[in-house]
Amino acid sequence: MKVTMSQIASVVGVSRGTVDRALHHRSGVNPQVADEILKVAHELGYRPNFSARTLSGAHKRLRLGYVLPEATGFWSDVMAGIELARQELTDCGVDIIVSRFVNYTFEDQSHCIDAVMSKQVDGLAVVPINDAGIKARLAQITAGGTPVVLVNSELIGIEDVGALCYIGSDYMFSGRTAAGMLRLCHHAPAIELAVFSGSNNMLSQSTRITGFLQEIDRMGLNCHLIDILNTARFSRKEANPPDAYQIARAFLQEHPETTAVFTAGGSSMKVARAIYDCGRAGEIVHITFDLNAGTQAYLKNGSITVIIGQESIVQGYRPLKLLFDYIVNRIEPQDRRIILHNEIIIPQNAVRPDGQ
Amino acid sequence: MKVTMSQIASVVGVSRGTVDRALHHRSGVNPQVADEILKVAHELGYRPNFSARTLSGAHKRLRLGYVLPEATGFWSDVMAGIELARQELTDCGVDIIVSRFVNYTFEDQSHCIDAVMSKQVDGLAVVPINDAGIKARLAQITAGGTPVVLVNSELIGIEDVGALCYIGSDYMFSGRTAAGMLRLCHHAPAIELAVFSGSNNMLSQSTRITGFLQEIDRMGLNCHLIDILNTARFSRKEANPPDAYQIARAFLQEHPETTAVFTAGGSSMKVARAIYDCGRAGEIVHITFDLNAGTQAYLKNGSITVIIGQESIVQGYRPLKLLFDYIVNRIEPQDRRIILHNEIIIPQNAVRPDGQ
DNA sequence: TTGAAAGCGTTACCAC
DNA sequence: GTGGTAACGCTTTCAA
Repeated sequence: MKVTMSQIASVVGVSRGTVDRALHHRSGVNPQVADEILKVAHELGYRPNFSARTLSGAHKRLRLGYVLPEATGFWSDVMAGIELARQELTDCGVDIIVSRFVNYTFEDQSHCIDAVMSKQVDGLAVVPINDAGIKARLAQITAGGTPVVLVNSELIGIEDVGALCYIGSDYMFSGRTAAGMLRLCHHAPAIELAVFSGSNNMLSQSTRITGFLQEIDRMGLNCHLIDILNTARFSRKEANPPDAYQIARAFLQEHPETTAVFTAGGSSMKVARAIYDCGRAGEIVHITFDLNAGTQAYLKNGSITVIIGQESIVQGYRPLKLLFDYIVNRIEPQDRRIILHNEIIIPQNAVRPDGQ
Repeated sequence: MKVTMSQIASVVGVSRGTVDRALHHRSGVNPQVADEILKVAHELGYRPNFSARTLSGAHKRLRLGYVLPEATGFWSDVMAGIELARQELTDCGVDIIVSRFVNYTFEDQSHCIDAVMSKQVDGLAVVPINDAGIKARLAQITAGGTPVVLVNSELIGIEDVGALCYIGSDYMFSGRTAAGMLRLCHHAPAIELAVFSGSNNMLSQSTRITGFLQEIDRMGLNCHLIDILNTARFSRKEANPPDAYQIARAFLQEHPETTAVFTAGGSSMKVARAIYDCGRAGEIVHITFDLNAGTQAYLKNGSITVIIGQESIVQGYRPLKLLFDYIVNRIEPQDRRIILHNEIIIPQNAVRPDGQ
């Protein structure tokens, strides 16, 4: 049933060492013999035993790095996934080194990447910011033979840096899903829509908005877009810029005709609070992203109608597990783009990772 | 860092064999020594290496059984999960024996259980029907030392049969989630509701209905329940009973005031077709369960508004993986009731396991 | 009651 | 280029 390297060795008439070298396409094997071994392995349907591999490599300490934002909320759940991976992989001799950046700047992120790389990691997971310097740095790392997994944000393309794969949302589909929910949830025939977006991860948010508006158009909804407000647009101009709450509140007071709000990211809790404080909770259809203790509370009080989730825990766990499998077990990722589900969350099915 | 049995052995001053026996609470160890070993293991923070265990036991062939319904649709996806587990576990020396029953009767199911048990399985996953005889049989199996996992249906309680755990939906929450979606999706203030349920798995469906109606009540919706129709209620009385399609179609023609339909299970596709054929697709809010190729098509054409999913693949994969971990790695289930998510599925986020 | 040893499948290293 | 051998951590069997 199960074919081992020894069996292949005895069939071909060589030693296990030779089979091992041939199977891994390592040098120092007679090409003829190598071909024969590969052929026999294929015919016999050889499948490596991962337990044995893991055990065999147990004495070598493998290091994996993960670079992600410092912020809480969504990223805390990602951290929970990282801890899950740590718990599972630590017994296999894996060290996980986490480094978190505060600002979405080249300086901050490259500092984190350097900190992790200086620990000689064998694989790297990173939530990349959209910066040419970062792109170059990651390309250099992959070129140096260290596999890189991009997480959460496709601001930097897989091909650009030779990354192993991307794991995260397809933000176009996130936006479309949000639009689908808007159609279902909006009772009046005519929609008066406001869109809010924040400062971080701009491209992912703008992609969500694109998907959202495209789908509204495709469905032929009777929708009037009042405005798209960037809740961080003033931050670099004024000394004491209004925050998302103030912007949202001012907008809602100025536009009482608003019936729908789409918060593409950033400050959904502040927008929700503004809706609540304007007494429009439960009236305005408010669709936003990422379940956490804060957004859950607003979901319950009606100032958020629907949350679209993106499997936060998985975003922490999967990249590390995938890197481990790739390095130790030589398992290629199933896909270069591993797209996570868009979870639709309403009060009745909201279950937080930490158990409600 | 990582503590091994050898280390414990050398600390206590005994051999690995003794440590092994003590750690597994096996007989033949001086109680004093055993205590000492357990104490040291705890102090050192010993954690067994699962790769080593799996490898060590590789020569023993482990057999796991899975008894589930023959029907297609939902159960095909469960089968896909079983195949996934087979693929992963087959290299660890695990044989998976599947047996599927056609009718939800004691005869059929016990026949399947017997077929599986006659193969000397070391663990059993079963989708139990609600029958005292089955309950007794399962109790007998667990009493005989074979761990049993109940899947999908809590018709038989965990405690009743001493099962390891239950894996599946909490149908009360499924119903509540459906109600939450009804509230969001229903545009007119007054709801004229029809509820359909099928013949299989009656209790899970009636639980969904209970949760659904309870939540409607709790939310204070203005909802009039026209009728609860059992699409199989005539099947034993008449020679040529009307099927779900005919029942639903007749009902909708008789009750054009219907604005919402809740199909708790069984024949959602037939009900959807009736809605479509009555020209009410897109008008009637139709909420039902379980995504598959058929229901997905109706979701797209508007005769189903929302589908509530229950992680079908996981229901196939997880019980087998859990049994393996329990038997080989002695990992206790994290919980005696492993409740899966209620996935809310609309056209925009519908992704089928087999890749859309 | 305990110890010693073989074995699981793979990898890595060192002779030849 | 190749074969032999030790090692990974655990389980099980056989002696003592």
